[in-house]
Amino acid sequence: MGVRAQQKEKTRRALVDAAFNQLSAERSFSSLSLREVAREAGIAPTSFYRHFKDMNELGLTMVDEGGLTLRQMMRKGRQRAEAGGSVIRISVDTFMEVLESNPNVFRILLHERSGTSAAFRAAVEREIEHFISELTHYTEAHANRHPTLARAQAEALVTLVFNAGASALDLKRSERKQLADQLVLHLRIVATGAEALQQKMDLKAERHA
Amino acid sequence: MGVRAQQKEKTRRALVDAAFNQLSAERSFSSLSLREVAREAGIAPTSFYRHFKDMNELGLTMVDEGGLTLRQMMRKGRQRAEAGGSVIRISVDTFMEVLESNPNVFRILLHERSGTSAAFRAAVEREIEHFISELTHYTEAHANRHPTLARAQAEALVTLVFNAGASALDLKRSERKQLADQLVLHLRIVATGAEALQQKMDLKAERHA
DNA sequence: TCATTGAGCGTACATATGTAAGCTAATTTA
DNA sequence: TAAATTAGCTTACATATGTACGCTCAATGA
Repeated sequence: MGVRAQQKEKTRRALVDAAFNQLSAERSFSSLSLREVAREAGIAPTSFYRHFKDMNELGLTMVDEGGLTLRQMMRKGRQRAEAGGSVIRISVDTFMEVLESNPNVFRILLHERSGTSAAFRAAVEREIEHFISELTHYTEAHANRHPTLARAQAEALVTLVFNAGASALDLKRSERKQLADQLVLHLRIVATGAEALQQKMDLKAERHA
Repeated sequence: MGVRAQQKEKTRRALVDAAFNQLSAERSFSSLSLREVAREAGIAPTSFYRHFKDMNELGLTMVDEGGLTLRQMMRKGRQRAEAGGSVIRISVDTFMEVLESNPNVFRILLHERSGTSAAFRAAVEREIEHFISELTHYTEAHANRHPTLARAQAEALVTLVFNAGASALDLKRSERKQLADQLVLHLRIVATGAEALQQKMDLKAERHA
Protein backbone atom coordinates (compact mmCIF):
# COMPACT_ATOMS: atom_id res chain seq x y z
CA MET A 1 0.00 0.00 0.00
CA GLY A 2 1.36 3.38 -1.02
CA VAL A 3 2.25 6.09 1.43
CA ARG A 4 -0.76 8.04 0.31
CA ALA A 5 -3.31 5.26 0.81
CA GLN A 6 -1.74 4.52 4.17
CA GLN A 7 -2.18 8.06 5.37
CA LYS A 8 -5.74 8.09 4.13
CA GLU A 9 -6.55 4.92 6.01
CA LYS A 10 -5.01 6.40 9.12
CA THR A 11 -7.21 9.47 8.92
CA ARG A 12 -10.25 7.33 8.28
CA ARG A 13 -9.49 5.37 11.41
CA ALA A 14 -9.03 8.61 13.31
CA LEU A 15 -12.54 9.58 12.27
CA VAL A 16 -14.07 6.28 13.32
CA ASP A 17 -12.18 6.32 16.59
CA ALA A 18 -13.13 9.91 17.24
CA ALA A 19 -16.77 9.03 16.78
CA PHE A 20 -16.52 6.01 19.07
CA ASN A 21 -14.76 8.08 21.70
CA GLN A 22 -17.45 10.69 21.74
CA LEU A 23 -20.09 8.11 22.54
CA SER A 24 -21.09 7.83 26.17
CA ALA A 25 -24.11 7.30 28.35
CA GLU A 26 -24.97 10.93 27.72
CA ARG A 27 -24.12 11.07 24.05
CA SER A 28 -25.65 9.00 21.28
CA PHE A 29 -24.34 8.72 17.76
CA SER A 30 -27.22 10.69 16.31
CA SER A 31 -26.29 13.61 18.52
CA LEU A 32 -22.77 13.81 17.12
CA SER A 33 -22.14 16.42 14.47
CA LEU A 34 -19.87 16.08 11.51
CA ARG A 35 -17.87 19.07 12.66
CA GLU A 36 -17.40 17.67 16.13
CA VAL A 37 -16.11 14.38 14.85
CA ALA A 38 -13.78 16.10 12.41
CA ARG A 39 -12.51 18.35 15.18
CA GLU A 40 -11.80 15.40 17.47
CA ALA A 41 -10.05 13.60 14.63
CA GLY A 42 -7.93 16.66 13.97
CA ILE A 43 -9.00 17.45 10.43
CA ALA A 44 -10.99 20.23 8.81
CA PRO A 45 -14.76 19.70 8.66
CA THR A 46 -14.82 19.62 4.89
CA SER A 47 -12.11 16.97 4.75
CA PHE A 48 -14.58 14.59 6.32
CA TYR A 49 -16.14 14.13 2.89
CA ARG A 50 -12.94 12.64 1.52
CA HIS A 51 -13.77 9.59 3.65
CA PHE A 52 -17.53 9.37 4.11
CA LYS A 53 -20.49 10.63 2.14
CA ASP A 54 -22.10 11.80 5.37
CA MET A 55 -22.46 10.94 9.04
CA ASN A 56 -24.85 8.16 8.21
CA GLU A 57 -22.18 6.32 6.29
CA LEU A 58 -19.79 6.70 9.19
CA GLY A 59 -22.41 5.28 11.52
CA LEU A 60 -23.04 2.23 9.40
CA THR A 61 -19.31 1.59 9.33
CA MET A 62 -19.32 1.68 13.10
CA VAL A 63 -22.23 -0.74 13.33
CA ASP A 64 -20.37 -3.13 11.04
CA GLU A 65 -17.31 -2.94 13.23
CA GLY A 66 -19.55 -3.63 16.21
CA GLY A 67 -20.83 -6.73 14.50
CA LEU A 68 -17.30 -7.94 14.03
CA THR A 69 -16.59 -7.50 17.73
CA LEU A 70 -19.73 -9.45 18.48
CA ARG A 71 -18.77 -12.37 16.32
CA GLN A 72 -15.31 -12.50 17.84
CA MET A 73 -17.03 -12.63 21.18
CA MET A 74 -19.12 -15.59 20.10
CA ARG A 75 -16.05 -17.47 19.04
CA LYS A 76 -14.34 -16.72 22.32
CA GLY A 77 -17.38 -17.88 24.28
CA ARG A 78 -17.68 -21.09 22.29
CA GLN A 79 -14.05 -21.91 22.91
CA ARG A 80 -14.39 -21.40 26.64
CA ALA A 81 -17.62 -23.38 26.76
CA GLU A 82 -16.03 -26.32 24.99
CA ALA A 83 -13.57 -26.54 27.85
CA GLY A 84 -16.51 -27.55 30.05
CA GLY A 85 -18.59 -25.95 32.77
CA SER A 86 -21.98 -24.26 32.70
CA VAL A 87 -22.56 -22.96 29.19
CA ILE A 88 -24.88 -20.26 30.47
CA ARG A 89 -22.55 -19.00 33.15
CA ILE A 90 -19.58 -18.94 30.80
CA SER A 91 -21.51 -17.18 28.07
CA VAL A 92 -22.79 -14.51 30.39
CA ASP A 93 -19.37 -13.91 31.88
CA THR A 94 -17.81 -13.69 28.43
CA PHE A 95 -20.49 -11.30 27.31
CA MET A 96 -19.98 -9.05 30.30
CA GLU A 97 -16.22 -9.03 29.81
CA VAL A 98 -16.50 -8.02 26.17
CA LEU A 99 -19.09 -5.45 27.08
CA GLU A 100 -16.79 -3.93 29.63
CA SER A 101 -13.85 -3.64 27.29
CA ASN A 102 -15.88 -2.29 24.36
CA PRO A 103 -18.63 -0.25 25.95
CA ASN A 104 -19.01 2.14 23.06
CA VAL A 105 -19.25 -0.58 20.48
CA PHE A 106 -22.25 -1.87 22.40
CA ARG A 107 -23.62 1.57 22.94
CA ILE A 108 -24.09 2.18 19.27
CA LEU A 109 -25.55 -1.28 18.69
CA LEU A 110 -27.94 -1.16 21.60
CA HIS A 111 -29.00 2.40 21.06
CA GLU A 112 -29.42 2.38 17.31
CA ARG A 113 -31.36 -0.86 17.57
CA SER A 114 -34.28 1.31 18.63
CA GLY A 115 -33.01 4.35 16.78
CA THR A 116 -34.55 6.48 14.09
CA SER A 117 -32.67 5.32 11.04
CA ALA A 118 -34.12 2.32 9.28
CA ALA A 119 -30.74 1.49 7.79
CA PHE A 120 -29.19 1.44 11.24
CA ARG A 121 -31.92 -0.66 12.73
CA ALA A 122 -31.61 -3.14 9.90
CA ALA A 123 -27.84 -3.31 10.26
CA VAL A 124 -28.08 -3.98 13.98
CA GLU A 125 -30.84 -6.52 13.49
CA ARG A 126 -28.65 -8.33 11.01
CA GLU A 127 -25.91 -8.65 13.59
CA ILE A 128 -28.30 -9.92 16.22
CA GLU A 129 -29.74 -12.40 13.77
CA HIS A 130 -26.26 -13.91 13.45
CA PHE A 131 -26.31 -14.46 17.14
CA ILE A 132 -29.73 -16.03 17.17
CA SER A 133 -29.15 -18.44 14.32
CA GLU A 134 -25.80 -19.56 15.72
CA LEU A 135 -27.46 -20.27 19.02
CA THR A 136 -30.39 -22.02 17.35
CA HIS A 137 -28.11 -24.44 15.55
CA TYR A 138 -26.12 -25.05 18.69
CA THR A 139 -29.25 -25.89 20.67
CA GLU A 140 -30.77 -28.02 17.95
CA ALA A 141 -27.63 -30.09 17.85
CA HIS A 142 -26.60 -30.30 21.49
CA ALA A 143 -30.01 -30.52 23.11
CA ASN A 144 -31.79 -32.29 20.28
CA ARG A 145 -34.42 -29.61 20.25
CA HIS A 146 -37.25 -29.33 17.71
CA PRO A 147 -36.33 -26.54 15.22
CA THR A 148 -39.21 -24.22 16.09
CA LEU A 149 -38.60 -24.57 19.78
CA ALA A 150 -34.85 -24.17 19.37
CA ARG A 151 -35.39 -20.98 17.44
CA ALA A 152 -37.81 -19.57 20.02
CA GLN A 153 -35.48 -20.47 22.83
CA ALA A 154 -32.57 -18.77 21.09
CA GLU A 155 -34.63 -15.64 20.45
CA ALA A 156 -35.64 -15.41 24.08
CA LEU A 157 -32.10 -15.96 25.30
CA VAL A 158 -30.60 -13.38 22.99
CA THR A 159 -33.28 -10.84 23.84
CA LEU A 160 -32.60 -11.25 27.52
CA VAL A 161 -28.85 -11.05 27.08
CA PHE A 162 -28.90 -7.91 24.97
CA ASN A 163 -31.35 -6.25 27.25
CA ALA A 164 -29.19 -6.96 30.24
CA GLY A 165 -26.26 -5.65 28.23
CA ALA A 166 -28.00 -2.35 27.71
CA SER A 167 -28.59 -1.99 31.44
CA ALA A 168 -25.11 -3.13 32.32
CA LEU A 169 -23.47 -0.36 30.31
CA ASP A 170 -24.22 2.26 32.91
CA LEU A 171 -23.46 0.24 36.00
CA LYS A 172 -20.50 -0.05 38.30
CA ARG A 173 -18.60 -3.31 38.53
CA SER A 174 -20.38 -4.59 41.59
CA GLU A 175 -23.84 -3.82 40.29
CA ARG A 176 -22.89 -5.38 37.01
CA LYS A 177 -21.95 -8.55 38.83
CA GLN A 178 -25.37 -8.62 40.42
CA LEU A 179 -27.07 -8.02 37.10
CA ALA A 180 -25.09 -10.90 35.61
CA ASP A 181 -26.43 -13.20 38.31
CA GLN A 182 -29.98 -12.09 37.60
CA LEU A 183 -29.42 -12.69 33.93
CA VAL A 184 -28.12 -16.17 34.59
CA LEU A 185 -31.29 -16.99 36.47
CA HIS A 186 -33.42 -15.64 33.63
CA LEU A 187 -31.54 -17.75 31.15
CA ARG A 188 -31.87 -20.85 33.30
CA ILE A 189 -35.60 -20.31 33.43
CA VAL A 190 -35.72 -20.18 29.66
CA ALA A 191 -33.46 -23.19 29.20
CA THR A 192 -35.48 -25.20 31.70
CA GLY A 193 -38.74 -24.15 30.10
CA ALA A 194 -37.62 -25.12 26.63
CA GLU A 195 -36.38 -28.46 27.92
CA ALA A 196 -39.70 -29.15 29.64
CA LEU A 197 -41.72 -28.24 26.56
CA GLN A 198 -39.49 -30.45 24.45
CA GLN A 199 -40.12 -33.40 26.73
CA LYS A 200 -43.84 -32.79 26.55
CA MET A 201 -43.63 -32.83 22.77
CA ASP A 202 -41.58 -36.02 22.76
CA LEU A 203 -44.08 -37.77 25.00
CA LYS A 204 -46.97 -36.80 22.78
CA ALA A 205 -45.13 -38.07 19.70
CA GLU A 206 -44.39 -41.34 21.48
CA ARG A 207 -48.01 -41.94 22.35
CA HIS A 208 -48.98 -41.42 18.74
CA ALA A 209 -46.38 -43.92 17.58
CA MET B 1 -61.21 26.98 36.65
CA GLY B 2 -61.00 30.50 35.22
CA VAL B 3 -61.06 31.27 31.54
CA ARG B 4 -57.41 32.15 31.70
CA ALA B 5 -56.23 28.92 33.33
CA GLN B 6 -58.36 26.98 30.90
CA GLN B 7 -56.71 28.57 27.90
CA LYS B 8 -53.29 27.95 29.41
CA GLU B 9 -54.09 24.30 29.92
CA LYS B 10 -55.29 24.08 26.35
CA THR B 11 -52.04 25.48 25.01
CA ARG B 12 -50.03 23.18 27.23
CA ARG B 13 -51.91 20.23 25.84
CA ALA B 14 -51.31 21.53 22.33
CA LEU B 15 -47.59 21.47 23.07
CA VAL B 16 -47.63 17.95 24.44
CA ASP B 17 -49.77 16.73 21.57
CA ALA B 18 -47.59 18.50 19.04
CA ALA B 19 -44.55 16.74 20.45
CA PHE B 20 -46.27 13.35 20.43
CA ASN B 21 -47.43 13.90 16.86
CA GLN B 22 -43.96 14.65 15.64
CA LEU B 23 -42.67 11.34 16.94
CA SER B 24 -42.39 8.58 14.39
CA ALA B 25 -40.13 5.73 13.42
CA GLU B 26 -37.84 8.31 11.86
CA ARG B 27 -38.07 10.96 14.55
CA SER B 28 -37.11 10.57 18.18
CA PHE B 29 -37.92 12.98 20.95
CA SER B 30 -34.34 14.11 21.31
CA SER B 31 -34.33 15.20 17.70
CA LEU B 32 -37.25 17.54 18.18
CA SER B 33 -36.44 21.20 18.61
CA LEU B 34 -38.25 23.61 20.85
CA ARG B 35 -39.04 25.78 17.85
CA GLU B 36 -40.49 22.92 15.89
CA VAL B 37 -42.80 21.88 18.69
CA ALA B 38 -43.91 25.45 19.26
CA ARG B 39 -44.53 25.87 15.54
CA GLU B 40 -46.65 22.72 15.40
CA ALA B 41 -48.57 23.84 18.47
CA GLY B 42 -49.22 27.20 16.85
CA ILE B 43 -47.43 29.45 19.33
CA ALA B 44 -44.32 31.61 19.22
CA PRO B 45 -41.08 29.84 20.20
CA THR B 46 -40.59 32.04 23.22
CA SER B 47 -44.07 31.31 24.54
CA PHE B 48 -42.95 27.74 25.07
CA TYR B 49 -41.26 28.88 28.27
CA ARG B 50 -44.59 29.88 29.78
CA HIS B 51 -45.31 26.15 30.07
CA PHE B 52 -42.04 24.27 30.37
CA LYS B 53 -38.59 25.17 31.57
CA ASP B 54 -37.08 23.43 28.55
CA MET B 55 -37.59 20.49 26.22
CA ASN B 56 -36.41 18.12 28.89
CA GLU B 57 -39.30 19.01 31.13
CA LEU B 58 -41.73 18.49 28.26
CA GLY B 59 -40.20 15.07 27.64
CA LEU B 60 -40.54 13.97 31.23
CA THR B 61 -44.18 15.01 31.15
CA MET B 62 -44.63 12.81 28.12
CA VAL B 63 -42.97 9.86 29.81
CA ASP B 64 -45.27 10.29 32.79
CA GLU B 65 -48.29 10.30 30.50
CA GLY B 66 -46.94 7.16 28.91
CA GLY B 67 -46.72 5.54 32.30
CA LEU B 68 -50.35 6.35 32.89
CA THR B 69 -51.33 4.70 29.63
CA LEU B 70 -49.33 1.68 30.65
CA ARG B 71 -51.07 1.32 33.97
CA GLN B 72 -54.47 1.66 32.37
CA MET B 73 -53.39 -1.11 30.06
CA MET B 74 -52.50 -3.33 32.98
CA ARG B 75 -55.90 -2.81 34.53
CA LYS B 76 -57.62 -3.60 31.26
CA GLY B 77 -55.57 -6.77 30.84
CA ARG B 78 -56.27 -7.92 34.36
CA GLN B 79 -59.99 -7.46 33.89
CA ARG B 80 -59.99 -9.48 30.71
CA ALA B 81 -57.85 -12.17 32.23
CA GLU B 82 -60.19 -12.54 35.18
CA ALA B 83 -62.92 -13.46 32.71
CA GLY B 84 -60.94 -16.63 32.01
CA GLY B 85 -58.78 -17.95 29.21
CA SER B 86 -55.02 -18.04 28.73
CA VAL B 87 -53.50 -15.26 30.78
CA ILE B 88 -50.52 -15.06 28.48
CA ARG B 89 -52.52 -14.88 25.29
CA ILE B 90 -54.88 -12.27 26.67
CA SER B 91 -52.06 -10.14 28.04
CA VAL B 92 -50.17 -10.19 24.77
CA ASP B 93 -53.25 -9.33 22.76
CA THR B 94 -54.11 -6.50 25.11
CA PHE B 95 -50.57 -5.21 24.93
CA MET B 96 -50.58 -5.25 21.15
CA GLU B 97 -53.90 -3.46 20.99
CA VAL B 98 -52.77 -0.69 23.28
CA LEU B 99 -49.52 -0.46 21.38
CA GLU B 100 -51.37 -0.04 18.14
CA SER B 101 -53.61 2.71 19.38
CA ASN B 102 -50.85 4.64 21.17
CA PRO B 103 -47.74 4.03 19.08
CA ASN B 104 -46.07 7.29 19.97
CA VAL B 105 -46.57 6.83 23.66
CA PHE B 106 -44.61 3.63 23.35
CA ARG B 107 -42.08 5.16 21.05
CA ILE B 108 -40.91 7.60 23.64
CA LEU B 109 -40.88 4.98 26.38
CA LEU B 110 -39.03 2.37 24.37
CA HIS B 111 -36.61 4.78 22.80
CA GLU B 112 -35.73 6.84 25.82
CA ARG B 113 -35.26 3.68 27.84
CA SER B 114 -31.93 3.41 26.08
CA GLY B 115 -31.64 7.14 25.54
CA THR B 116 -29.01 9.61 26.60
CA SER B 117 -30.75 11.40 29.44
CA ALA B 118 -30.36 9.81 32.84
CA ALA B 119 -33.57 11.44 34.03
CA PHE B 120 -35.48 9.95 31.13
CA ARG B 121 -34.03 6.51 31.61
CA ALA B 122 -34.88 6.62 35.28
CA ALA B 123 -38.43 7.76 34.55
CA VAL B 124 -38.99 4.95 32.07
CA GLU B 125 -37.39 2.42 34.37
CA ARG B 126 -39.77 3.50 37.11
CA GLU B 127 -42.74 2.77 34.88
CA ILE B 128 -41.40 -0.61 33.91
CA GLU B 129 -40.72 -1.43 37.53
CA HIS B 130 -44.44 -0.93 38.23
CA PHE B 131 -45.11 -3.55 35.65
CA ILE B 132 -42.61 -5.99 37.05
CA SER B 133 -43.68 -5.72 40.66
CA GLU B 134 -47.36 -6.04 39.77
CA LEU B 135 -46.58 -9.18 37.86
CA THR B 136 -44.37 -10.51 40.62
CA HIS B 137 -47.14 -10.22 43.18
CA TYR B 138 -49.61 -11.77 40.80
CA THR B 139 -47.36 -14.77 40.19
CA GLU B 140 -46.44 -15.19 43.83
CA ALA B 141 -50.10 -15.35 44.73
CA HIS B 142 -51.63 -17.31 41.86
CA ALA B 143 -48.82 -19.75 41.18
CA ASN B 144 -47.52 -19.98 44.74
CA ARG B 145 -44.04 -19.12 43.52
CA HIS B 146 -40.99 -18.48 45.70
CA PRO B 147 -40.43 -14.69 45.86
CA THR B 148 -37.01 -14.71 44.17
CA LEU B 149 -38.22 -16.95 41.41
CA ALA B 150 -41.43 -14.97 40.96
CA ARG B 151 -39.42 -11.80 40.62
CA ALA B 152 -37.03 -13.30 38.09
CA GLN B 153 -39.88 -14.73 36.09
CA ALA B 154 -41.63 -11.36 36.03
CA GLU B 155 -38.45 -9.61 34.93
CA ALA B 156 -37.94 -12.02 32.09
CA LEU B 157 -41.54 -11.77 30.97
CA VAL B 158 -41.59 -7.98 31.02
CA THR B 159 -38.28 -7.78 29.19
CA LEU B 160 -39.57 -10.03 26.44
CA VAL B 161 -42.84 -8.16 26.15
CA PHE B 162 -41.27 -4.72 25.92
CA ASN B 163 -38.71 -5.91 23.48
CA ALA B 164 -41.37 -7.34 21.24
CA GLY B 165 -43.24 -4.08 21.62
CA ALA B 166 -40.29 -2.16 20.29
CA SER B 167 -40.13 -4.38 17.23
CA ALA B 168 -43.88 -4.34 16.71
CA LEU B 169 -44.00 -0.57 16.40
CA ASP B 170 -42.65 -0.59 12.89
CA LEU B 171 -44.55 -3.59 11.58
CA LYS B 172 -47.68 -4.03 9.52
CA ARG B 173 -50.72 -5.67 11.06
CA SER B 174 -50.03 -9.12 9.67
CA GLU B 175 -46.39 -9.12 10.71
CA ARG B 176 -47.41 -7.87 14.10
CA LYS B 177 -49.74 -10.82 14.44
CA GLN B 178 -46.89 -13.16 13.71
CA LEU B 179 -44.66 -11.41 16.21
CA ALA B 180 -47.38 -11.74 18.82
CA ASP B 181 -47.41 -15.49 18.29
CA GLN B 182 -43.66 -15.65 18.66
CA LEU B 183 -43.90 -13.64 21.83
CA VAL B 184 -46.54 -15.97 23.24
CA LEU B 185 -44.23 -18.90 22.71
CA HIS B 186 -41.37 -17.08 24.42
CA LEU B 187 -43.57 -16.32 27.37
CA ARG B 188 -44.78 -19.89 27.60
CA ILE B 189 -41.19 -21.06 27.70
CA VAL B 190 -40.50 -18.73 30.60
CA ALA B 191 -43.67 -19.68 32.47
CA THR B 192 -42.97 -23.36 31.99
CA GLY B 193 -39.37 -22.95 33.08
CA ALA B 194 -40.28 -21.08 36.22
CA GLU B 195 -42.88 -23.72 37.07
CA ALA B 196 -40.37 -26.52 36.60
CA LEU B 197 -37.74 -24.80 38.74
CA GLN B 198 -40.33 -24.19 41.42
CA GLN B 199 -41.23 -27.88 41.52
CA LYS B 200 -37.58 -28.79 41.79
CA MET B 201 -37.26 -26.43 44.76
CA ASP B 202 -40.33 -27.86 46.42
CA LEU B 203 -39.05 -31.40 46.06
CA LYS B 204 -35.74 -30.51 47.60
CA ALA B 205 -37.48 -28.80 50.53
CA GLU B 206 -39.64 -31.88 51.03
CA ARG B 207 -36.69 -34.22 51.20
CA HIS B 208 -35.11 -32.04 53.84
CA ALA B 209 -38.29 -32.09 55.91
C1' DT C 1 -63.76 50.48 38.42
C1' DC C 2 -58.93 50.29 38.11
C1' DA C 3 -54.41 48.40 39.10
C1' DT C 4 -52.12 43.95 38.57
C1' DT C 5 -50.97 39.78 36.38
C1' DG C 6 -49.39 36.85 32.88
C1' DA C 7 -49.95 34.30 28.21
C1' DG C 8 -48.40 35.10 23.93
C1' DC C 9 -45.86 37.94 20.51
C1' DG C 10 -42.02 40.18 17.73
C1' DT C 11 -37.41 41.38 17.44
C1' DA C 12 -32.79 40.37 18.03
C1' DC C 13 -28.40 38.00 18.81
C1' DA C 14 -24.85 34.68 19.49
C1' DT C 15 -23.80 30.23 18.15
C1' DA C 16 -23.62 25.86 15.64
C1' DT C 17 -24.40 23.32 11.70
C1' DG C 18 -23.81 21.19 6.79
C1' DT C 19 -21.56 21.93 2.77
C1' DA C 20 -20.06 24.49 -1.72
C1' DA C 21 -15.83 26.33 -4.11
C1' DG C 22 -11.36 26.62 -4.97
C1' DC C 23 -6.39 26.36 -3.46
C1' DT C 24 -1.99 23.84 -2.04
C1' DA C 25 1.35 20.58 -1.92
C1' DA C 26 2.69 16.02 -1.84
C1' DT C 27 2.22 11.51 -3.94
C1' DT C 28 1.49 8.73 -7.91
C1' DT C 29 1.74 7.59 -12.64
C1' DA C 30 3.18 7.76 -17.38
C1' DT D 1 10.97 14.36 -15.05
C1' DA D 2 6.51 16.28 -16.15
C1' DA D 3 1.57 15.76 -15.72
C1' DA D 4 -2.22 14.16 -13.12
C1' DT D 5 -4.35 13.04 -8.89
C1' DT D 6 -6.04 13.88 -4.42
C1' DA D 7 -6.09 14.53 0.97
C1' DG D 8 -6.62 18.26 3.49
C1' DC D 9 -7.10 23.29 4.11
C1' DT D 10 -9.33 28.04 4.19
C1' DT D 11 -12.98 30.87 3.32
C1' DA D 12 -17.75 31.61 2.89
C1' DC D 13 -22.77 31.24 3.16
C1' DA D 14 -27.38 29.96 4.15
C1' DT D 15 -29.93 28.02 7.71
C1' DA D 16 -31.50 26.52 12.26
C1' DT D 17 -31.29 26.76 17.03
C1' DG D 18 -32.01 28.45 22.11
C1' DT D 19 -33.22 32.25 24.53
C1' DA D 20 -33.01 37.34 26.38
C1' DC D 21 -35.84 41.47 26.39
C1' DG D 22 -39.68 44.14 26.34
C1' DC D 23 -44.42 44.94 24.59
C1' DT D 24 -49.58 44.14 24.34
C1' DC D 25 -53.89 43.32 26.00
C1' DA D 26 -57.36 40.39 28.05
C1' DA D 27 -58.52 38.22 32.44
C1' DT D 28 -58.38 38.74 37.37
C1' DG D 29 -59.26 40.49 41.81
C1' DA D 30 -59.46 44.23 45.27
